[in-house]
Amino acid sequence: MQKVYTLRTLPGSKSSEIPDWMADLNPQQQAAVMHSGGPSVIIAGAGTGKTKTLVYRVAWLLEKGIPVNSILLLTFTRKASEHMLARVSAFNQAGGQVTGGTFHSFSNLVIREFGHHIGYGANFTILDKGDAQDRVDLLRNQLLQNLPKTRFPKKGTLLDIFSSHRNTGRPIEDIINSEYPQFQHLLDPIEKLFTGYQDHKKRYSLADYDDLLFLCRDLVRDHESVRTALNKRFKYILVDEYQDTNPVQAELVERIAGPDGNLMVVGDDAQSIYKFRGADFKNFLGFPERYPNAAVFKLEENYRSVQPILDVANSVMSQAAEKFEKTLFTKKPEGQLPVLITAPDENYQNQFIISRILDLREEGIPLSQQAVLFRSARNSYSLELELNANHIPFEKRGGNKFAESAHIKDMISYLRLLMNPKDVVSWNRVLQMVDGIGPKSADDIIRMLEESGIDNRVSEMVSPRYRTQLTLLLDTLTAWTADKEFKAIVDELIRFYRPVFEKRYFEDYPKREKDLDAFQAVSLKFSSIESFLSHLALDPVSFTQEDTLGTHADEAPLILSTIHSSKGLEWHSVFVMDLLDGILPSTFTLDKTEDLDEELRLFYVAVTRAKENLYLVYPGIQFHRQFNNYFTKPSRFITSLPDRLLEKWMLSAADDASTETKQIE
DNA sequence: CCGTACAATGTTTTT
DNA sequence: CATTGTACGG
Repeated sequence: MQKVYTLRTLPGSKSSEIPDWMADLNPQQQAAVMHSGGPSVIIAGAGTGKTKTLVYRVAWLLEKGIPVNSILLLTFTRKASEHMLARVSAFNQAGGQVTGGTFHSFSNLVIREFGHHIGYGANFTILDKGDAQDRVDLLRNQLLQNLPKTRFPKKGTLLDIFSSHRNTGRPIEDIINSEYPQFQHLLDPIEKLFTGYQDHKKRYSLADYDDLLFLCRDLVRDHESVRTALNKRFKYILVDEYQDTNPVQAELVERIAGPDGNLMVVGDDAQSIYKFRGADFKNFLGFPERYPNAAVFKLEENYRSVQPILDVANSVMSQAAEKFEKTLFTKKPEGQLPVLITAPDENYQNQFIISRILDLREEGIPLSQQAVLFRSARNSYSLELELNANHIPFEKRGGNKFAESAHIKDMISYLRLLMNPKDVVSWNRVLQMVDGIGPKSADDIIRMLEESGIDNRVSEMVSPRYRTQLTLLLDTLTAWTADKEFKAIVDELIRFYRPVFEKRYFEDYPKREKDLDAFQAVSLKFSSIESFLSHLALDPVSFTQEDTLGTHADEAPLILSTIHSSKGLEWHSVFVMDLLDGILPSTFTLDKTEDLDEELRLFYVAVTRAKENLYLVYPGIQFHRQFNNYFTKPSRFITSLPDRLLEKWMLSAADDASTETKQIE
């Protein structure tokens, strides 16, 4: 059954004098920009100038004489944050100094400053997903020696359970019963492991992504001095993509703003796609209930897409079981009908996308104004191979992060030890890189080091097989600790690591080699280990982009992206690929209406990224390993669209786009 | 106990 | 397909 809600819009503050530079805003945008103070919410559909409104808002505050350092601009993803800050500073020079970033990076700074109240020094270590998994694995082996490994959930699964528990507040038992019933009998050890993991992080000054938010929330909630300090510091708080904040993030900003604070939140319930992280789009629309005096602004005029694309978007959303009433419209009525392409198989799908992209480039649409979007990072693997074969430069967003690759983690481990010599997992990694040291010896050595710190006397108590090498390692680390010059340390680190690297990744080290240079290149931008490591954990995208890929490319690259990572961005032409039932919507969501709705919103996000051209593509058949069968059905989200909204192209096996494929076979 | 070679296994999305 | 578990020789 469909549930449709309507929302009442309260008038914002009226102002008679509208500055000239705001002439290109519509009345609703102007009202939001010039909102006098107190809580407010902007409900902004896709492409309705949400970012622009926020940027102008900052400019307006500055013009009114609000000090730039009392403005806080929070976003949910790194890309959105970069994008927004760049626009703010392009608009107003002083705007570059606005405090801004993701919730996680902001929390990081707060904890570094005030963490001593809760036992976190300024030099605590941030754990990315892989690090956190290593910790859980280590503890699993320590705490649960009597349990058979094979029947026990893997580290990744464990961490997912923990994270879900913390972000949604659901008890671990509930999560296991509903999503992992095969582990029901292991509830006790899993809960024990969770407690062990929490203790471990506290003891060794570690914080995973969830901790950043929780620790910061705790500081603001439980320590009046911290709360007061932040209340005084940030007088105007703006939050973008608010529909994706989870309860902890919401509590955090609301506490910093205070009950009557100037908190402005912006979002779009239709683009809520982070339920798995505890976000609920209904919280966003509940904002006016929590703040009865909040002003509500609603933006519905779309400036991005041509009407035929919006027709598809509106029709997509109309399929949602639960939604708020909203219809996007535009004054850009002209435009191509979006195209639905049925390709015989995956190869034809790739060939079609590539030849179409090249055609568009011929017509004058640069590669960087085109994007290929997909549900999950792996959907694009085969397309990436083809793009390489055709020498088309591309940048991929989403999926594996540069800083998560094994060889980069190796180098990070050395640096971590310099910052935090008690870091057991980094010791574990670093020690096992010494020839002849395996899990057991590493464990023994760590026990000894826990008492003595980095001290080469330890080597004397150790097997002669690796004594020399261990001494060298410990001496080197000691020397680096003494040496304050960060740049020199990185230099030496690379020299020290290279032989290990070549042996450890003998199979494919030439391919990984350029990453070592990239690592060094990026490190040059930082003056301390701490800031470098925080950056790597919280901001890995710019890393890949600038330094691994196209610094030397003569053409701005095509964008490949997961739909999740594409939110907030726009391109002239957009391809959405692999639109099959089982991929989008994913098989994991088919039996729950709520989850299915979220997949639908995901499709909506994909569609609304396009300005002029939209191509919806699916292969007629695709092999799926896990289920050992074929997906053959196009996504239910496209088959349910009215015919008149789409042009339909059938690629047949005879089409010339496929000649290359045929030759390979 | 370490390192390697091979088989098995299970795969969303992000900070 | 990449990670994780197992078997075996040094």
